Amino acid sequence: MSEAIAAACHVALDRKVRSQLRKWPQRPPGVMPSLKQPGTWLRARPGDADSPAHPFLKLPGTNRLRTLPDGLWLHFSPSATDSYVDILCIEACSSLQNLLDKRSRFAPSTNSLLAVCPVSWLLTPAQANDPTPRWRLIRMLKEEPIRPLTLPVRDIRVLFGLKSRHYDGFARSQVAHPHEFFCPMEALTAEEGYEDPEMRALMARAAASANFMRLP
DNA sequence: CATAGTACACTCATCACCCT
DNA sequence: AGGGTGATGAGTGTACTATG
Repeated sequence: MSEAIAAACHVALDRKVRSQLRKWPQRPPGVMPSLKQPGTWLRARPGDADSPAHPFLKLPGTNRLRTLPDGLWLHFSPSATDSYVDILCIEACSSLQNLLDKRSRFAPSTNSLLAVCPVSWLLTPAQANDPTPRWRLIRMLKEEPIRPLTLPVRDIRVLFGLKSRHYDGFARSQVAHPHEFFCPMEALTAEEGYEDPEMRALMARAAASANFMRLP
């Protein structure tokens, strides 16, 4: 019985994180426009229930082992001749196994990670009050797409949400990689968590321009 | 174009070992 | 001795594919 309750809690926690992230803006909170990222930010995950196909991450040449993050933001480059995306992922890890799995998926590597945007996602509007389809917001596309848009990933930043017990232990003894950021799970399940100053500051440090003393 | 089937990603459950 | 950690195997919901 207690196992069933624990399982229900995990499901509820995951669902709660996604339902909150669904309210987050199209641009990651705290991330400001910059010389490093002059293109368009769009929230790719979690998506609305009525649009089934959402962007995902994959490796070239395979349609298996795709990565479907809990939260995924895409920054599209403005140029049609130099197209790429920067990605910001949020992973809610309710177990240590989950953390290890997700951490390894986003580990730095020399092969090419790809972000795939389904056609149906590109054709639908990003916001309910604006009928503009997403592909028109992405300046690299000049015509309505008829096939999925597959882009190389230039930069990866990941925010891991950990349960407080895991977070405390991890924060005390572990060293994060430069692209890794960590927060307690409560920061992801909170109402209007994207307005939290600490969260905005954390995301600002995750921006691609944060590593430079000054930008021209 | 709609429906059913299939493959897969994600999560959960259980067991063994190690450190405190 | 107990709690925590690490490893392995199974279940479930979702998304894609094939067929009519």
